[in-house]
Amino acid sequence: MPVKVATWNVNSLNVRFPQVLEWLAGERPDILCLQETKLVDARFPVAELAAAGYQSFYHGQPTYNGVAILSRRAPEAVCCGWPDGTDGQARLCAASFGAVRVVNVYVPNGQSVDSDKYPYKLQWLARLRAFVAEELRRWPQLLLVGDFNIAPDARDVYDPVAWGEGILCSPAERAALGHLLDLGLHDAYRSLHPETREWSWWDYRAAAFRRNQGLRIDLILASTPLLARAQAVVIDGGARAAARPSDHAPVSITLGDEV
DNA sequence: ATGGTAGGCTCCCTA
Repeated sequence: MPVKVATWNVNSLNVRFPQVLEWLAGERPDILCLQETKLVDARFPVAELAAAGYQSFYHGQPTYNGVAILSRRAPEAVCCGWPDGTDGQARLCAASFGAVRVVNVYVPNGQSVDSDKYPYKLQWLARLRAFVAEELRRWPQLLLVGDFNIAPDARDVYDPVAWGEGILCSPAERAALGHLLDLGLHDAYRSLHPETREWSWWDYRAAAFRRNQGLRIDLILASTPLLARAQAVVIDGGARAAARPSDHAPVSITLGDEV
């Protein structure tokens, strides 16, 4: 049976919960990774998701950030945050489903290249690389998914000249993404669609969605054995057109059976 | 004209 894995920055699971339930019912993914749940763990809607057929693994905090993995089957070998527990921001969690490892990230936005949040973003990406290198050692079949807050290259930006080398597009961020890919990961959407220009995020401001001014910053990075199984990678822009939408669209990958 | 909107332990901060 093919396996469908999705990622979605929901910008508050509390507000977006009806849309998440509707999307799960319509798309029926095996696994859905969420970012920006903005929920403390005590308020995670475990029972409602169980009624919809999904188990919940979640790592939240008040007000900001928050990641979760919803899955039809039980997650194994779960972990959240850095192994040494030093980062106070809830941006990372991982779980295994048989041989497939799923690492879910909400990469810091960085705000602007001259913000103090920018070096924090670069440092966070360097730590992520070290973490994923260890994960790959144990689980060669790995998906690194989430909101990367990095547009990989000019094809992923509606107006690459206007965005220039600003936040989400700066050379250091793109180099950090390149260092992740150097571990043996592949941008699954771009591997299957070499030239297509599609976006996964549109700013709430300036009527960006109506004008289709977006960036592709929500990514699924697949290790080589999983890329070989990739049958489809879909960005569901329809979800962004819904009433009271998240500013991000869900992205999903369908993996065929192992040969 | 450096704008605009959305969310949250909301009167500021993050995105």
